[in-house]
Amino acid sequence: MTKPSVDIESIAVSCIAGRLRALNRVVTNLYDDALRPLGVKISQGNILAITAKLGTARPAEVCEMLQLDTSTLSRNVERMVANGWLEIVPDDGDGRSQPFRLTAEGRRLMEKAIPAWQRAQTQAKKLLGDDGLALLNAALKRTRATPD
Amino acid sequence: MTKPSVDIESIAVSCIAGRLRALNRVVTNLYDDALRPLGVKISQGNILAITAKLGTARPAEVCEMLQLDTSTLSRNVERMVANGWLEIVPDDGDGRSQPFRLTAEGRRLMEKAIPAWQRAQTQAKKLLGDDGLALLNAALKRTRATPD
DNA sequence: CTCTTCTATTTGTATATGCAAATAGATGCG
DNA sequence: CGCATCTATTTGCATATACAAATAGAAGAG
Repeated sequence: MTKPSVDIESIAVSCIAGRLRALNRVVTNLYDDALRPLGVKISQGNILAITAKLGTARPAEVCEMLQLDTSTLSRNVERMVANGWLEIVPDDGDGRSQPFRLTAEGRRLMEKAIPAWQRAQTQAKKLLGDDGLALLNAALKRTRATPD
Repeated sequence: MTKPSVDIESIAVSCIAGRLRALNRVVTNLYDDALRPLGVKISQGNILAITAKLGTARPAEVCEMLQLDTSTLSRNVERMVANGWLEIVPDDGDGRSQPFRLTAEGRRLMEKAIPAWQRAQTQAKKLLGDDGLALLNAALKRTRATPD
């Protein structure tokens, strides 16, 4: 009885979070290195990209897409507004929401960043492989399907 | 000519870093939620696990395994020593290195944490699938093989 | 209309993360 | 030995991240 559980020494190699987090650091650094000359990191780059796609972005919506805590987004947007890349949209009827959108400068930044982003993207693709990308998508889809 | 490059609106969905980082947040939260009653997060849990495996751990070695910046580890170890989970090993000949090991309390914490860790591990496995895990390993191996 | 409740966001606080620069000890050359 | 250099770690600084609590506005019951 009482299955031996797991033995402590084996966790270091078997922990999924440990490996995923390590890979995440590697890939994040790939993009951050490529983007450094532009003065932006991929964390904010992804917010810019979603904002570009949405036109007018509601915080809750962006958080859902990025699986990001609302308080985290709140601070990031704050910095990005300070940088002149985003602007709060006056009003949309609901006084609680603070929708935001790209400024002209924010859009210019994105356009300038595309070549660097593509270089990092190519490296990341090589690291993960086509099947890696497929799995990434599958896992994320499962994430959103998971009943809370 | 001049390939149309990428159009800005498409980056949000195609960026590998964006998706990997989102997945990383989901999985990290799975473990952090499970471990919360124990007062430890998976970030430190992984350091404990590697230390358990190594016995005496040199910072540089741990950083290599976790793909973690040395300054990040330095601060994390500092907090974990303060928590009583790790202790600096007196000396090993090289005065520059600060090897550390688990304290008895640190080992007790790990043992107590195993069931929670396993619950999170099971959820993560379901999210990634067996092929997801295989790909994760393959990508990480490639990481370390990459010529600097 | 007003009170309760619900929802969207921000604020307080703490950890995690990485770059650049500072330290400090080891190592090799003359 | 003494200096230049290399290596391991820490410190200074800024961003990223999340939980809990605070705000503030919307929405429904009566």
